[in-house]
Amino acid sequence: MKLRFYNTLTQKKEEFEPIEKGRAGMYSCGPTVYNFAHIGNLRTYIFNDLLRRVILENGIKLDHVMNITDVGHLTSDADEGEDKMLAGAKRENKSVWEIAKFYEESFFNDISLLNIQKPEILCRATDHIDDMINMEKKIEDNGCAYFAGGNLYFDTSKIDDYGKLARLKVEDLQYGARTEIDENKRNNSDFVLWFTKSKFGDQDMKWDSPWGTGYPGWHIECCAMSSRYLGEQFDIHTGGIDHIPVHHTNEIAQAEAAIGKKPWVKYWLHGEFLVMDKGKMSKSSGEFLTLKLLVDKGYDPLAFRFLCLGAHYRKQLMFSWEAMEGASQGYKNLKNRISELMKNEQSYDGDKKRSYYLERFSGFINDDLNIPQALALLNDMIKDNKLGSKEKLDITKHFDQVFGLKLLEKEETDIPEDVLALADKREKARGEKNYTLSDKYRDMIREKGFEIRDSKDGQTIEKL
RNA sequence: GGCGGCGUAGCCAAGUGGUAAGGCAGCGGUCUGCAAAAUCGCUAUCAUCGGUUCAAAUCCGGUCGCCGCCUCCA
Repeated sequence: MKLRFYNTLTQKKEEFEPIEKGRAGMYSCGPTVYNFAHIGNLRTYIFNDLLRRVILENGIKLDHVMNITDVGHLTSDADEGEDKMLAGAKRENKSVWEIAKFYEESFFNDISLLNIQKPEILCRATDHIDDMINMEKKIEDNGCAYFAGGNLYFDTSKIDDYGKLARLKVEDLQYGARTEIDENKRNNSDFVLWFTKSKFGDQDMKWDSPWGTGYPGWHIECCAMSSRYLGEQFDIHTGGIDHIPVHHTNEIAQAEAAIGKKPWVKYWLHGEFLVMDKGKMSKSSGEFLTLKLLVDKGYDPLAFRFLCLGAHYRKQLMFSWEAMEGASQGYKNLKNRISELMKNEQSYDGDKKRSYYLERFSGFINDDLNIPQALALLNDMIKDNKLGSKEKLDITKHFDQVFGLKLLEKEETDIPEDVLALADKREKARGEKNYTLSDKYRDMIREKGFEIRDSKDGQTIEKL
């Protein structure tokens, strides 16, 4: 099955044909490190990770770049609102640089817990200010920028297909619906390339530029960094669905204005939101769920990954504690079944089922990442009595290179001495058929968070 | 106002023209001293109305409800 993706740009599923055969260049919009990532953000990074793994599964070499946005960005172009980094710094009484470092580390910790592979290249915006300035110079040279009110703006009227990604009809947009309108703009859809006029005079993060001391607009960093690491034109750009109308629209406008070629990026893939019953999760509205909270409630981070794998990346996923509990149980059960297979490895495959499952799997994942169906296939495969446990484990291992659920890993949990002692007593009592006593010990063990499971070969102790 | 999308069992969800995947929960059986774990089996006509078609959850139109975006957002 050929690899196909849904391309936001064409609104169709398309066969993936990289610019260079056998090699893909991919850029993913990363986090702004001014606060913890919430589980909605993390869903998008899980989507990126699945995309990575599916590309690699197809034997394609991958250059994956992700940015870390550590430059403060205002909530609007009109010098209104707060600088997010600065707000974070004030909130925690730290410097903006400390804030960036702290939340960057927190982000890396989260993605590691979720078994998200690190991109080949991770790059910080503040390390690439020169690249941004250079690209902005090109945009200015190509006549697509103007200077007004102390800021350098991008002139969207110079782009005949502005808004093509989101199919924006510029005249129908309601500007100023939620933010102040910037009087310096020639067109409502114009945006800032470089700020010099900021109401934050004591700003730590500022750099010299041909337009004066200041800092870059938001959209330019992705263009500049992707261009540095992947070349002027490349294959795939990903991000959350919210980036389509503004961030990615403006990236395309800038990049194509700077390089003078189209298309800048061939395939655009966007991950849908994780939503709560009251709508999406948002950092600015205060309340949001972090991975740490899930862990504190006793959930395995990979159970959250499992939850995300159960829904297609282009569909909203409804998060609730009930759904989380279901995913947690489902993940535990799945691992239990697999560890059961490991106890008794038998090899047989009468009906060539192995190749059947591998083909079906590749069909699902290559069809625009249909991970939910691939996961259903795994369940079917494990239950298939035409296949030996050895084959099942083999296939599971193969599938798990894409799922990333650590299905074959058994976590080593140390069983405390007192639990071991109780287990011995329980086994002894049970041997003597003193079931009242042995059940009492079993209850005591359960209260300590461990569970006794009996089998032909005697009892085992599992952590609850 | 414009744009994008959704409504499938108690819950999370796949399926987008050929007669409803999978998981969780629940119920019943096997196993077990009893449990647990494992295992087998059972449980929906797809918001609603109308149309197209031999055939629709899937296509078209209406209605109701919901969500996202329109310069902070994953």
